[in-house]
Amino acid sequence: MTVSDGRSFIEEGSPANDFFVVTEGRVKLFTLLPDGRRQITGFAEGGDFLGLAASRSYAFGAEALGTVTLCRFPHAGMSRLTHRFPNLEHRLREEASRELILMQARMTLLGRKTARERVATFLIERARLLHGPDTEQMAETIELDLPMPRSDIADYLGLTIETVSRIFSAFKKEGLINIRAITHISLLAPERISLIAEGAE
Amino acid sequence: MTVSDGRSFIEEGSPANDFFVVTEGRVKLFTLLPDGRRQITGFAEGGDFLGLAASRSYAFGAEALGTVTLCRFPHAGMSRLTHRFPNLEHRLREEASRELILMQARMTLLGRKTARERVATFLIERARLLHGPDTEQMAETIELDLPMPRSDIADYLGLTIETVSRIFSAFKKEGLINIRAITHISLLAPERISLIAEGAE
DNA sequence: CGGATCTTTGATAGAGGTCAAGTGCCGTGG
DNA sequence: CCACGGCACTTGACCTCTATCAAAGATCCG
Repeated sequence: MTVSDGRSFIEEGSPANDFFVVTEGRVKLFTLLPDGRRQITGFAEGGDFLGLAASRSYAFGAEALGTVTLCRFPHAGMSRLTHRFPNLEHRLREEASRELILMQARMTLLGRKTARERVATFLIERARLLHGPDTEQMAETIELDLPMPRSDIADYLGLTIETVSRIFSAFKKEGLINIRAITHISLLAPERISLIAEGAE
Repeated sequence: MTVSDGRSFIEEGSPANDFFVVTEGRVKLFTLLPDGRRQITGFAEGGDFLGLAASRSYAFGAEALGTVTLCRFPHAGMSRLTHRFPNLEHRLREEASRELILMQARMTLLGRKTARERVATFLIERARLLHGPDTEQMAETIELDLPMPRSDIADYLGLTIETVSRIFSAFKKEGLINIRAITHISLLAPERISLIAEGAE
């Protein structure tokens, strides 16, 4: 299954019949308020599961960020699969657990961190996606590619586009980052950004 | 295992050896920032699972809200259990999924809702805990007991104590609720509160 | 009762949102 | 190859909501 840029393939509230695995590309997951306010609850990449939270209807919408390829599994067939591969059930639970831990951190970000801390956290999160969770290499410059527009970053961090933009500019002026292109940012002082992210500066 | 009021029984970051089920009473789960800012990520009640997000160390702290009794299961013994009761694994995943859905809603609350909307959402959430998710009975008055202090409500909603207090007062003045006692609130117009919660007013 | 703690209320300040121009980037077409 | 238009991003001015700081009640418990 292939979905092209900007195309929505899960409608929030629609009946949840399938379960997806992202094979190529990126996806944004979000929930909406009636007046259009949007919270992006996560970005999914190759290998990520989607629709784990199996209920009657989807609790979120999903939209392609660039071109995406997915595997679609009908829920109906899942019970047959888990029966055949008992380990699968365990694997799915692990995946759900991992997601739960991430969400707890994001709740702290949304509920308690300042705008600076949120943006710093976002940058570090992206850096770790590339170079693993190790703190090593944090001393050097890290090149980052942000495939999503500012509006997605804002909705992910619970901020406005303007605030995100202003903070990127501030970080640049402080010598923490370099903005090579709109989608390409260099972290010049990852260690210091990491400190800001934890609320220590 | 019994824990008395205010006692902490899971330390954030400590090695995650056990898995808990709340049998009696209530528990608050939270994460902390280095400077003491706190985000309460959820309240657990009788029947709820704790420590599902099984990783090396606990991603959250837990503290008793009143006296609590718990069952403690060492992780080590879990694999034996799930082997004996294959259904358990499925049950755990369902529980994790349910939690994931709740967390998505909370992320939207923390990232995108106003203070009024957050407090209204909290009240409706509590009401549903008593009377089920049905919208019926929403027409009448609902009596609520809030077992947690304002500081917990504030840290749950990503607000300050003062803001929570002011909004309770405002709701009272608007005839939406009645504050019988600090811990006892009557929802006089559940339907209208529900609308506020969704951002429709 | 009396003191500690929690909650409410008031006054003020500040972080981030809103509104409104720019600015830069990129694709299209002349 | 350059001009133009559109769109995303940035920047600025201003405002609002919520946090902060400070008392003044409530409530609880010895």
